[in-house]
Amino acid sequence: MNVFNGKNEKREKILKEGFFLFQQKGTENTSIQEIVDRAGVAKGTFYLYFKDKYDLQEQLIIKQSYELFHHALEKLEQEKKKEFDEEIIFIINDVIDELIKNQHLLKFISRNLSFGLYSDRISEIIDENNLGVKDLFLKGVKENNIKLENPDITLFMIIELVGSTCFSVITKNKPIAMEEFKPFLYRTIKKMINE
Amino acid sequence: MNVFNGKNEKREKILKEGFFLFQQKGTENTSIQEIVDRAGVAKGTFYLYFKDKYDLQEQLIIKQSYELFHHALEKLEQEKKKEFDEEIIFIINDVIDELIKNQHLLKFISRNLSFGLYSDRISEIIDENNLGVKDLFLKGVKENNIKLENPDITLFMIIELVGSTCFSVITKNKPIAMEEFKPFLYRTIKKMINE
DNA sequence: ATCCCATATTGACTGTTAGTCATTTTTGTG
DNA sequence: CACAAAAATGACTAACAGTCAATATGGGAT
Repeated sequence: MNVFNGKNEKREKILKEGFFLFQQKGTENTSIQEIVDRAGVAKGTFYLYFKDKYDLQEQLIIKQSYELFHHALEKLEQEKKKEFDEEIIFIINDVIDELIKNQHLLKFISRNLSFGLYSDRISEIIDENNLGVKDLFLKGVKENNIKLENPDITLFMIIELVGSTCFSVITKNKPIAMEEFKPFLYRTIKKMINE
Repeated sequence: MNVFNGKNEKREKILKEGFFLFQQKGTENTSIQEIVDRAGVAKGTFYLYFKDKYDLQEQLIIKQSYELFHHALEKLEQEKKKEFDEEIIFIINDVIDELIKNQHLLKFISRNLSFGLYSDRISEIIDENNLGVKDLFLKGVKENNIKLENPDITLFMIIELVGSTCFSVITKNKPIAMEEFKPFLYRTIKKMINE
């Protein structure tokens, strides 16, 4: 009588419907009851996998952010023929393009590209290696003899600049559209790298 | 029998106690009942002045941000003897120092120095003149013959960079303490201004 | 196939909260 | 003082989060 239920199938359904509702109506305007109704599970099931609504949101952000950067790093690997600063900009550009294509995802995670701006828990998990970019950056600085007084701080500033400006530009089209904004952003990043 | 009640006295009390509770326990963990109990007014009174809890939060953010930048601009006026880029950095430095001194205020508004990162409504109100800094910036660019392809975008990037990095640094001490971070930040801003 | 038990799932229940609105109180004005 | 407009009230309703005793499920042993 029962169709096959993969392990964690109900957890996955909650993640899926939570993402749908959060990006559709915002986290504040979504109730747990709504999520479980759409997912076809009981309310209690929600609390087996998530502490509360914001825990679900955090887990979604971490998962989506990781995938976004992971794909960008994979693409870079296939192209490996760039200058150091072009590599960094390649990653940033890929992530931006992906977010423009997928506005649902953008709305959902854009607040968190800028690592400081979300919960301590997300920061802790994401900061560990800045989604894989930190290794690439520090390795590149060494191998290319880039002169930076403090590479960690430079990377930190680049990430914060990209995260906060892109969120503003993409979601509000202010003061400029993204494609026009890119050259300004990338020029600034190059300046920051070539101290 | 009644002590004198200034006009909007109850609204002011709600603002005051709302600020206290929001910075003490966070907006999510504060109920409207708590606010009105502390303020000594009835629940219905809250809804005379505010749409909901987040409306109160927004009004507080706008008020506090405005005061912060207004004071900084006043201080600059009294000193007027600086280079253009030093003026911009003076404003930023004053705001940062004020936030370090007043961590309650910092916790409360730091998410909103970066204009893109809050509600559309706050953005609309604050963006109008970027808290008084926009006029100063554009006037300075003209008068000092600064060569910028697009001054609005440069200002936009500076504000976003300052807002997001300062929030991360001050609240999380990562990856560096604020006083040590300042030179890096100001050097980057100078580079952005002197394209 | 049947029993058994650990594990997953359920949804009715409780306490809390947001937001409403008919009623009451206060204020300003003639 | 009278009286209307404006401000304030708080009991009420509907909706919600989170709990937990009861139930269902799945898979290993016999």
